Amino acid sequence: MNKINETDEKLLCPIKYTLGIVGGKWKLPIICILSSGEPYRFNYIKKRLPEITNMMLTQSLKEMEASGMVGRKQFNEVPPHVEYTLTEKGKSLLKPLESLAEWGIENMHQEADNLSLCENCQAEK
Amino acid sequence: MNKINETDEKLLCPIKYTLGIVGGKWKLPIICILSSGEPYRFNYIKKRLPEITNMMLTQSLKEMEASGMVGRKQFNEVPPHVEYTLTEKGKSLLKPLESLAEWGIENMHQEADNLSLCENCQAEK
DNA sequence: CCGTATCCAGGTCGATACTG
DNA sequence: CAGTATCGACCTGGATACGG
Repeated sequence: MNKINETDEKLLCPIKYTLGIVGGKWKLPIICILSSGEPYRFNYIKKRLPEITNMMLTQSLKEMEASGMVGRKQFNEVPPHVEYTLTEKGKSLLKPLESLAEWGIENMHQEADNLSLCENCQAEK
Repeated sequence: MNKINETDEKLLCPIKYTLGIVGGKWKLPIICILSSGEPYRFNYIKKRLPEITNMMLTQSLKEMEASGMVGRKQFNEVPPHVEYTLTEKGKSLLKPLESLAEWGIENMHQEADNLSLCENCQAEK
């Protein structure tokens, strides 16, 4: 028996909490960029996500800061200088995300052309 | 170093594939119900999800059938009798989901009142 | 450089009514 | 019992322009 079976909907809530943390279009890509552990500047992240607007990046980072996933360090210089990093809480989410990725890798290749979903990544067939 | 760091965005795609499978408002609740491994009828699932409409349940089950997560068995009787079960692929997703749940349990209690999110589950404080 | 404000389009989801 | 059809509300995200 598995845990979800044992407690049924009682596990729904933590899963939804977790998925809420990475919800929205841009949080997961940002986490992947920050997963190196290095601090990165606003505009660096923006360059790595060419399609994102300032507004969406600001909003995503702000929400991830609020949920404790991302740390924000502001240097009081001109021009402004702000760095974002994954917090320990943020890093601890990488492991669960990896198990999602492993499942995806094992299952997405079974159907013919799911790889067409991957416009924005370089994963090989 | 972790895998996400090693391959960066290359893991984004499988994660998004996986999250796409359980995306939408109702697929995760349905998976939790079906996680027992038992086959359940349309109206049974509907009773377990009092807020869902026929249309959303039909649509969710259909999409999960298309993605290979759910099996549909139709008995040709009157009145109609249809049973839904998790496929092997569906069951194999439970483990990764459990690791999301574990992370959620460890982290959602840190902030004061995240439990207020749990209107629909009976998780204790 | 790092944001904010405003407005708008598209998609998801729900309400309601109906059917084999 | 197990669906379908139609319509509309809401909400997320994008475009654009501006500010400290």
